[in-house]
Amino acid sequence: MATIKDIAKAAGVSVTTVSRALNDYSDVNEKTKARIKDIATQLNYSPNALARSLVMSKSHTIGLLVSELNRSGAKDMFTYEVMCGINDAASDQNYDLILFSTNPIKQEQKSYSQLCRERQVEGVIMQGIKTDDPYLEEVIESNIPCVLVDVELEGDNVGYVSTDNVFGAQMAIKHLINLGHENIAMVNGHNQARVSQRRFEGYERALKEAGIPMQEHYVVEGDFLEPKAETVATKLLTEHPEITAIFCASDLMALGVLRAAERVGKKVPEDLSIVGYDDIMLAQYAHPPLTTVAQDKYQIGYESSRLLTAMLQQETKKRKVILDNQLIVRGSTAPPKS
Amino acid sequence: MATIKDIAKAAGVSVTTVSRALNDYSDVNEKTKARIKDIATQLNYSPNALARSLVMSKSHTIGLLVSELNRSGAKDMFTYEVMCGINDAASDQNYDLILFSTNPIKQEQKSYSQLCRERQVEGVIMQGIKTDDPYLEEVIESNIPCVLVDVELEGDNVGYVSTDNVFGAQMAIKHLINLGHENIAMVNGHNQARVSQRRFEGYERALKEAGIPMQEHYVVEGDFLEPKAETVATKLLTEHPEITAIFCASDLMALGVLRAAERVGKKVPEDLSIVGYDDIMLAQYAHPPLTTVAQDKYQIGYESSRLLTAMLQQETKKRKVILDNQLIVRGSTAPPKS
DNA sequence: AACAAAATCCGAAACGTTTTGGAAAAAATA
DNA sequence: TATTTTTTCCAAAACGTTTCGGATTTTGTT
Repeated sequence: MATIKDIAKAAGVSVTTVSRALNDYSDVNEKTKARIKDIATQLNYSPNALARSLVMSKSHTIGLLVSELNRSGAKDMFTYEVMCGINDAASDQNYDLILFSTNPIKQEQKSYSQLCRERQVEGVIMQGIKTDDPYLEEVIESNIPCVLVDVELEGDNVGYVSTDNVFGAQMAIKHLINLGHENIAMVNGHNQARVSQRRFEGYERALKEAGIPMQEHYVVEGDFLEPKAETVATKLLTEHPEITAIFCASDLMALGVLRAAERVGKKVPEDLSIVGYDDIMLAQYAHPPLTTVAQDKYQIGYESSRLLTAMLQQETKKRKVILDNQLIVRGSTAPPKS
Repeated sequence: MATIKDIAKAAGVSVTTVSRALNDYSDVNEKTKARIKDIATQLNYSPNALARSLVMSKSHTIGLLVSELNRSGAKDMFTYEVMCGINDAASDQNYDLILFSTNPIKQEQKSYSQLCRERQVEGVIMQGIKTDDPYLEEVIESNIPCVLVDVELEGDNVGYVSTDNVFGAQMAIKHLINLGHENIAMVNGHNQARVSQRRFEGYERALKEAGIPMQEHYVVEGDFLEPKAETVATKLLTEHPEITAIFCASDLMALGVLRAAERVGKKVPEDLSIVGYDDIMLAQYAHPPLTTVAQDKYQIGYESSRLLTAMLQQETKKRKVILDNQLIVRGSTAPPKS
């Protein structure tokens, strides 16, 4: 509860001097500086960040806006791991994180910029936001620096970090081709998702590069759902028994495909190779463990924070960061039976 | 950027009146009140929470202190789900959450109370803190209200919420006994963990109630680690082939035991029943899916927030909340072969 | 010793709000 | 009409800090 005034009184100097002493300004005598610091620790002083922020109009706080921070996000660890990365990078840069969680009801009550200005955040990181979220429009209009996670949107004050989904899909397909597969199908998410479009792009490109003609009917949509994927994959495998490999736009769907294979009596990986995407926890515990494309979620978060703080300090013109991802080969892929 | 002053100027009244109008005080004319509010929305005004907190010395902020918020926590969803609950309850009560993540290095630099006072948090929720954490001592001394998650510590300003580990273990054992098991072993965590002590207590008690004598050598420690559990369980099962059921203090260890069973050639659940604890995501995807004791992590978080806000508003003398947990019966338990 | 330069300090304003203790105006009562 | 009550407003202080501009003291130079 000791304030700068108390210290000033105890030291017999002005508050100005105390402030400047504690902040290591050069225009205060080393002796008195030491004395003041002594007294400060004696009085167990700690500065009031509110007061400081108020006068400096810098809160050193960044808002972490997570849409629908809730249990449903628990299926994979995406949100959590990204948060860890954000948190680490932010605290490295001495920024504090304040958690905004929104949902449709709250969004009606309070606009994005209101939210930000009230708490005087210097910048925002948005996560889990859908492309049609009303807040997204405000972000571009607003003059508060913002970094989006996995939403491709650029502007003067807004950047994003994402992974290279085209490249990731390409790696997956190349892996299958290298194993000797030629009849490679894809269970995609749905066309509204940017990642689906990108991953399909990679699928297409890898086939083309290998000189394998793409079969339209080899590509089906599983809506990112496990049961839906099982259904469509079953159909796919019965109608096109020549298929020896399936690339899935998510691990969850890959698990569904795994079950589909079981249903149509195909052994994985002997009769059918499966590649997933995401590397969720379950992937390594599946039977057989899933070959998959992993994105470093922690790093996504970390880089988001870094990008934002760089923007805040105006030390970069960069507005987007695309991270690599990595193919993790496990037991669900093998050469096709010749 | 509009302040209360701007509104005052535009409305031709004093800042006092504006403040009182916006806060719906009764001593301002309804007409002028309406006019002021109009102008406020026109100027796109939003109050500066910093300034308000400063003068009211109420920040309406609670600190969420998560020890080692990092990827390793990703194995189960505990931390994340608890956070979701905390967040929901806090925002229900109009408290904002500010994220403190600590690690040993940071703790040396800044004491617990410094951390709190700097940011002027009204209260703190601590999660993932170990019983020997240096911050824990400060918590009791400090006068800042604090709620611990899963750490049994009570005081004037400190409470905790946890689940009934004794009861949970009891349920698990009773379930096994009801199935007809008598030779029931336990793979515990380690004795430094409070939950281990409690769960052992439940194990002991349930056996006693059923009149089954406890065998000392049936209880081994797996340190909460999957490989360690596998090792000790393998030894256990070979030395005591009469064992028909194993209760594990965590799902992760149960997975290890599952592998141990495979190694010694016992089929689960025909030859060996296994019960885990936690209900992590993997539990339902294991082969066979694990019977386990689930704790409602979300609710733990939610109740933590509730307890803290109640303490802050001094509307309760309660300092601890013990939540129920639930036995989830899946495929890893069955009657023993007679 | 006289002056300039450097070192050290401080008063006061500012940040945006709330709140206290009235004052002025309007309405009610005598 | 004179007095009291109610309504409506406001000036100023306060919260804890930083910073601007200048004042005072010390040191250095000649």
